[in-house]
Amino acid sequence: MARETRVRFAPSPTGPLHMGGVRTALYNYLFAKQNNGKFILRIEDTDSQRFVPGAEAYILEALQWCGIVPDEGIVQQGVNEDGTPHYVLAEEKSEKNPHAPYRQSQRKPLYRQYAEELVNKGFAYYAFDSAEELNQKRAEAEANKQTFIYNYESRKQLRNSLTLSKEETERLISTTNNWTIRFKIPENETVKMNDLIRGEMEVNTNTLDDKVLWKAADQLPTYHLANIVDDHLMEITEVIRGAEWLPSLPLHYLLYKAFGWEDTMPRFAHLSLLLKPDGKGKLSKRDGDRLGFPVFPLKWVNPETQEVSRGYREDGYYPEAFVNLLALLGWNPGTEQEIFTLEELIPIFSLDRVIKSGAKFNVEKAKWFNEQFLRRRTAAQLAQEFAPAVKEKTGREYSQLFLEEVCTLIKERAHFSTEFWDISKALFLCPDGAAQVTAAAQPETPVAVYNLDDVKKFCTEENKAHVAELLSLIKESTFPTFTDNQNDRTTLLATASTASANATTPVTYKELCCSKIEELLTGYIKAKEWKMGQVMNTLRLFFTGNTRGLGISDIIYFIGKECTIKRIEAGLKAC
RNA sequence: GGUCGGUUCGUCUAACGGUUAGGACACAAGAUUUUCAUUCUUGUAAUAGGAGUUCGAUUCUCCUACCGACUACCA
Repeated sequence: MARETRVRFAPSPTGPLHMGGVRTALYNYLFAKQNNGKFILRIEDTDSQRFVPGAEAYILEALQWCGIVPDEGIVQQGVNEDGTPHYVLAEEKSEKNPHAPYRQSQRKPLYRQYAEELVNKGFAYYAFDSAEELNQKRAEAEANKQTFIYNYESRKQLRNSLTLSKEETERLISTTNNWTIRFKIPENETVKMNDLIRGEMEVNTNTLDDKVLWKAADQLPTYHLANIVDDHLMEITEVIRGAEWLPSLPLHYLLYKAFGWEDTMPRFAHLSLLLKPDGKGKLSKRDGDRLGFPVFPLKWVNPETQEVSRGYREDGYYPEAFVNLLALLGWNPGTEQEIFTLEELIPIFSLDRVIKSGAKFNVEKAKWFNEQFLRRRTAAQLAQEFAPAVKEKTGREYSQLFLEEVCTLIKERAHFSTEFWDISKALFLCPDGAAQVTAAAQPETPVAVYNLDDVKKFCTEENKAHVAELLSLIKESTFPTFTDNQNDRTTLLATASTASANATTPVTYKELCCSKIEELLTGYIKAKEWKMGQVMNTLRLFFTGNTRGLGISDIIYFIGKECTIKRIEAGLKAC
């Protein structure tokens, strides 16, 4: 009978979860969902030395932000500030969490019996060498350009239950506490292994060392023992983990064999590493700081040093974009489609299409992914994201409709919604005529300043005379601009559609207004045979402070007639 | 040093042993436009090197080079 698919993500709470870890979690999640199985979260905190407070909560929050929520291993405990469920690691057994606790430090009493079972079966032994003694041996060997490893040969010369008498062994176990249980790697055997991504591999056991399985000093297992025991107990069917574990795969095979669990041994898949964008080696925390992109999903403050690491969330990435880019870093669907939601990835994900080689992370592509999701957002969603920034910068509230129309206009000019303010601030604030000539930066006053180069280039007497003439035209003309009044909007649209029945009639109120404004201005400019670029750019300079950016009719539409006049007057006076 | 893994445009990648080696990001050029951006079109750019197997190799084998992981009483 086929077993239920059960996979796990088993991070160690030694710091924030890095994006490579999130990718591993993602692939596990996709695999589980595709097979109608379970995705389990387990915390491997068997190293009390390296425990970092807050890391576990960070892992939970990061997974939740990505939408990769475990099926097993967590329980809801209240709600977060934003109303989403607040998850913590499950400590009590329940129907949903039959294997609780899911934190290995809380499973501590479990492991010793398994280690001793191996000793009794002859697959492991007690070792009494101190860490200092072994370090010294390593140092000596290194001095002779050799490598010391605890293995089938050297174990015969070391202090352990294989070389000491039974009485001495028992005395040391009961009277000292810095001994360990080591796995006894068999001599000169070939371990044949299979990896779902890499295929067949084999290794000779003589190249392996006798790994520590359990430590008397802290009564805790090492990774290898805890991992195998828990994967067995939790009935894990596939182990999908990082390639850094590949060298310990033979040991893990041997452990399953020694325990007699070969028939239920999980299948293994080792994911290639995420590499630094420039040089060599795997992507590390420092690369992000150095190259200017986040390495972590969420912002992290080191509790000891207060050092801050930026996160994708805080940098303005959508979780969907982050998940998408991670999914395609080391995997591809075999088609040319590149944009996927988490849901869409589930049916098409496949371990056979996971790439064997390491993937270098590329920030530009990451931004592109975010841009794609930004463009797929509705105006209402974007307006909601933008509203707080507008309120903060302007000190006032703008209508939902105003913000939506602004967002629709500018969404194709941005990679992130956090860029919206810079792109559109001229629609909210005037350039400050007084401040322009000095070009002094005034960070405390959020107003645009005229760009001096542009002033030099466009504020010629000729251009100013033309703009002055346009000012008069604007003053004596009537033209519709933005309004929240729905009656005015529908009335205008109705008269426009009856006036001209052809198919190219503008379809929205804004489009209609902008075309009227444009007709007014360009009609006049063309009639006068002025240079369009010169006049329009001078206008733009007066409106926004520089000559690049939004269209003139769009700006007038949003700021209205009165403000249009004020800005032109201010510009003519100042430049 | 040893063990294991990897190597296709700058980057992410596609290609049952038979393709003008494809796509995307980035870059460049052109078109559109009142500027910028968008959009559209086009372009530059790769099988690490060497043997072998084969009618034919990016694809299979071996060697070399390079890159990486691991080599803790860390995970």
